[in-house]
Amino acid sequence: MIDIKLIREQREYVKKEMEKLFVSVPIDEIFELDESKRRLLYDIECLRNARKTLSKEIASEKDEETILMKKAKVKRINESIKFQEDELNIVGGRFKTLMLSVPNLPGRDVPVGKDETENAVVSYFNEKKKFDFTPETHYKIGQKRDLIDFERGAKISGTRFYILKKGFARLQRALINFMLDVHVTYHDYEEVYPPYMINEECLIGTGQLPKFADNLYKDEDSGLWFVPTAEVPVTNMYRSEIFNAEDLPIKHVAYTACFRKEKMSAGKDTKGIKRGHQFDKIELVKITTPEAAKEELLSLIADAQDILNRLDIPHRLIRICTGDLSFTASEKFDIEVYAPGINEWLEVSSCSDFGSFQARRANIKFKRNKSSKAEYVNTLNGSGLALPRVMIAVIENYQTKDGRIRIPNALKSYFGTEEFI
RNA sequence: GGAGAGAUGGCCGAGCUGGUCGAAGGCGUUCGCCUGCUAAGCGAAUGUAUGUCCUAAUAGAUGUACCGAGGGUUCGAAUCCCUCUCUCUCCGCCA
Repeated sequence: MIDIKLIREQREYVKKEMEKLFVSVPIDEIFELDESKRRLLYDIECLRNARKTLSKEIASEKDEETILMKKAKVKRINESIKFQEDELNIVGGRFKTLMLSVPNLPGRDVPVGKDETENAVVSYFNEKKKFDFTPETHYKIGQKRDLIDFERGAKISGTRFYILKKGFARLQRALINFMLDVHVTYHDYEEVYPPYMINEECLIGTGQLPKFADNLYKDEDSGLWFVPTAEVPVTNMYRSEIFNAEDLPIKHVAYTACFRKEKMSAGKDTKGIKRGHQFDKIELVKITTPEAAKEELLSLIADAQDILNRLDIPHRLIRICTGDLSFTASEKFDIEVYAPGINEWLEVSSCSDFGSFQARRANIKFKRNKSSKAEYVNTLNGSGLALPRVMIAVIENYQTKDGRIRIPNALKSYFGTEEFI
C-alpha cells in the first residue's frame, strides 16, 4: 500500500509515477473517497462526543424527567451515528479495496520502460561452457536415464507435476543444503523453517492478495492458503511488530516448497521442469531501515549470485524497468542462468526492494530510539535460489557426451565419493 | 475430538455486583533532586492509531477509537450476552 498522504498532498505526482508503470489507477476516485471518509469520520466523532457528554450527565442527574429527556436525545444521536456509520462502511470498504489494488511507486532510479523488452542487462557473469557435442535438454536426459518421471507425475497429480528420481532427487536435496549452508555460513542469514500453509492476512500483508488470488491454492475448509513463496510467511513473522533500529537489518533464509496455479501461464513453459505447480525455493528476506535498503538490496543480489559463482554457472543480471516491475516492488533485479540444452536464459531469482509498501500493509515498523515515533521498515527479498531452474542449469551445463552429469566441485561434499550422476 | 481455566498498557497485576476507567498498584524506563562513586531515597513524566485547530515543526491544544477479534444489550460496556481466535490444564487419538 502506498501512503495515502501522497495522494492527498501530491496527487499529480502520484499520477505521473503511475503512468511510468503503464497501468491505470483510479487516483482521483481514491482521493474523493478519502475526503468523504474523513468527513464522515469527523461527523461521527462529534456525535459520539455529544453522546458521551450526555451519558455522563445522566449518571449524575437526579431529576427523573430530565433523565428521560436526555436518554431520548442520546437515542436520536445513536440513530444518526448508525446512519453515518453505514455510509462510512460503504465508503471505507470501497476505499480500502482500491488502496489495496494500487501498485507500489517505482524507485527513483528505476529506468522507465514499457515492458520486459526494455529491461537492461547489467552484466554477464561466468563464461558459457564450450561443448564438443550438441548439449542435450535436461528433460531428455532425465527421461533417457530415468531420473525424471513426467508420466507418473501426471498420473498421480496431473499436468505440471513430475517426479525426480535417484541422482536428480539427490542433486536437488544437495542443492537445497548447499544454498542454505552458504547463506547461513558465509552471508550471515538466520535460517527459519516456516509453515507452508498460512492465513489470509499474510497474503494481504505481502501483496499477493487480493490481486493474485487466481494463482494461489487454498484449503477452503480451514481458510488457509498454500505458500506461493517463503517471502510470505517469513516477512509476515513480524506483522504488527516494532523493531529497535539497532536490531536491523533482519536477515532470514528459508527453504520451502512453493505452490502456484500458473493459470496465467497456461500453455507456456510446459516442457521440462521449468514451471510446475509445486517447486522448491530458497528465499532470502531482509527487513531494514529505509536508508539502508539500497545497499542491502545490492548485497542480497550478490549473495544470490554467489551461489551461481560457486557452482560456476553462467548467468546475467537484469535491471527491471518501470513497466515490468511487479505489483509490490519499487526496485527489482532479476538473475537469469544460461541453460545450453534448451538454449534459454532462465530466471532463478528476482531481488526486490519493496520500500514501505509491504510494511504498510503488514504494519511492520521500527523506532530509531526509545522516544522516537515508529516508522515503517523497508522489506526486501529475493530467491537464493529457485531449485528447478538451478537444477536445469546444473544438469545442462555439467552434462557429458555420454549423457552423465558431472558433480560441480561445490557440491562434492554432499555426494560422498560419487563424481557423476 | 471431549471437559475446564484464561486473554487488561513495555512487563507483572487489580478492576469484571455497568457510569467518577485510558484504566489502581508494582516493576521497568526517562528527567530532576540528593549523594565522594555506586546503590538506596525523594519528586515528576512515561501506550498506540487517527482526525480537527494552530504551527517552522514528528512542537502544542483538543476530539475519537483501542482492555484477544467481531457482533449484541444499554442513555452509557474492560465490566453483561453471543460468535470466533489463541494460550494453559486434564482426558482421548495420533506421525
